[in-house]
Amino acid sequence: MKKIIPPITPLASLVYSVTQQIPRGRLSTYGAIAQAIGRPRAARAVGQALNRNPYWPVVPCQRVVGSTGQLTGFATGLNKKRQLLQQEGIVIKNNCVTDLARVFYQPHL
DNA sequence: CGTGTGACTCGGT
DNA sequence: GACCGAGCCACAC
Repeated sequence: MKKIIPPITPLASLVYSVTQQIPRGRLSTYGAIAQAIGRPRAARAVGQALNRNPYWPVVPCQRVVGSTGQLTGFATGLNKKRQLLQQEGIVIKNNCVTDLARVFYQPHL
């Protein structure tokens, strides 16, 4: 059986690298990651990279949320994402992180 | 090479 | 806080 090998782009590689460093119980935002890889305006590209993320759960993409704390995306189900975050002690309400103080990088503050 | 799309963000109303 | 529009980046076709 053939294994699908998603094309890993240089940008995606950087995204994984940064996302991978997010400690347990911490969060980050797409914009923050974009900034961390040197593309502060590439938040969308970051999202695409995570969407194609082949290294899971090596890359804790569940710890990446929107700048407003909104849980977005997650191909395997947003429901799963919420569960994983709660499992790390993060309080979530209505698909939104209520504790943005746990954000690793906080660009909006 | 132009167009469309997406797990985004910001500013104005 | 919500809605809308525009800017921005990378990728697939």
